[in-house]
Amino acid sequence: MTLYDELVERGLIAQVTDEDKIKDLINEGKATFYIGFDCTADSLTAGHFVTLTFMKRLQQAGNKPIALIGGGTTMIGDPSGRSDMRKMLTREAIDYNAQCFKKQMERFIDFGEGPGKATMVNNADWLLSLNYVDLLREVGACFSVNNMLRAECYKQRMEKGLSFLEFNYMIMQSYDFYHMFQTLGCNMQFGGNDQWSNMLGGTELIRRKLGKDAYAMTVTLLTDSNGNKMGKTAGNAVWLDPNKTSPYDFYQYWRNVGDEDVMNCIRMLTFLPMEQIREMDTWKDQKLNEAKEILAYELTKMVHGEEEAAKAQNAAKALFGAGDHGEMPVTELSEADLTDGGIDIKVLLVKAGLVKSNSEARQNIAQGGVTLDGEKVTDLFLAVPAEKLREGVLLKRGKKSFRKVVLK
RNA sequence: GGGGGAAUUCCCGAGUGGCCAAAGGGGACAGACUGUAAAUCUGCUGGCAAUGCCUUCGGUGGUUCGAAUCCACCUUCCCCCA
Repeated sequence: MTLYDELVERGLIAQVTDEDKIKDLINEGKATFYIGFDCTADSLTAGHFVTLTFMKRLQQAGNKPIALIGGGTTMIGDPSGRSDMRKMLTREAIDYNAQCFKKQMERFIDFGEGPGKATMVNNADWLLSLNYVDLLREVGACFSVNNMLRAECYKQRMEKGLSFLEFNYMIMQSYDFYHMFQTLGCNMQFGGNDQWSNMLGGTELIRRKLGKDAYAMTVTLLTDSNGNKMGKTAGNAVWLDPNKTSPYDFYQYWRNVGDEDVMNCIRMLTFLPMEQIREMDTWKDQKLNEAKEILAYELTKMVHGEEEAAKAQNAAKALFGAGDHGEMPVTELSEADLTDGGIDIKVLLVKAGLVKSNSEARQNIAQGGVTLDGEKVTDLFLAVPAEKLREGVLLKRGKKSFRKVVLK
């Protein structure tokens, strides 16, 4: 089975500019492809995950990845898929974020010198020094505003308003491709499907300026069965940084995907062999629940390592099934947290990070959603004594949030 | 450059002087049912030492016993004309 066929079977390929050429290119490991990352935060998210694994698949087949950090484009802000303007970031913040990205990417992608090794570049290095008038004459002339306005990525912004700053994003991205095509031999751009029009801008520019062909390929966006982007909980991103989203929470995110979405996630995100996936496709009901466990374990392993994945899985099993509570996330308290030799149950919930405020704690207790060592808490003013805390207690809020709390 | 409109709590959106911590919907969270899924039903959704108090309706001042609501200025956005 060729790489391309596998990518298709996994449902990863959304659009390509020239199927035959690209097939040949990536199957033979002849592609030097780039992917842009706008560093608007200090960590990559689960949303970047499909792209990262796709990169890895291509690299494994001998293709050379270029990870482009959008130090320059982040100064502009991509309007694609957004209804409002991104907030502008300072140069320092962008540089810091770029460093964080690189560290995380190194887990997946093999950086270094030589064929097939990935490199990382920052478009700040060429975009920031561009001269406005020169740029207008050099590439501005190659873009038709009429065409640009028809681009899908600007459509929804035509309602709400689009600043000239953002309108130029497409030109900057196209320029990136044009630049790397010449300097790094980059012959293919790869990215999320929402980038399609920006990417076509690049291939078009290369053809007009240089009379040469370059290719573009997009990866299917990971959406759930309702069409919502995955990788978010309650509007918050699921981060790859363990300090922002703990390995346990990361595990739980995937453990809890819907029935309709599991196999899709497994196909797109894991490196399990296709034979195994085809077999799993026949699973149903209770059995399908096991697929979620596999998905969660596989992904946590990739992002946080085998040890963390095993810990997260054990913790989950201990909580939801039978088992010891050895591997649970622990919150440590000190004497200073106590009042009169004990601690109020609501304060305890807050300190354990299970609720945001005393009010929320109160509500959860009142609704019967809080248990302490397996016993439902009914007293809103329950004081948990120090002796009990010293041995460690298991505090649970709802079905899925829990923490072990120990007094040191 | 001229004219008109808008900014409300996580989001959408009502509210045009006290009855407003602010309708309704969505989302989130909790409970029941389940398979740590979905669907459904119920509850709940600013904070706190909680029948009360404090902070919030773009910003800053002002009018008033009292302002999300009225006035002035500012900021941002939208629409029409140029």
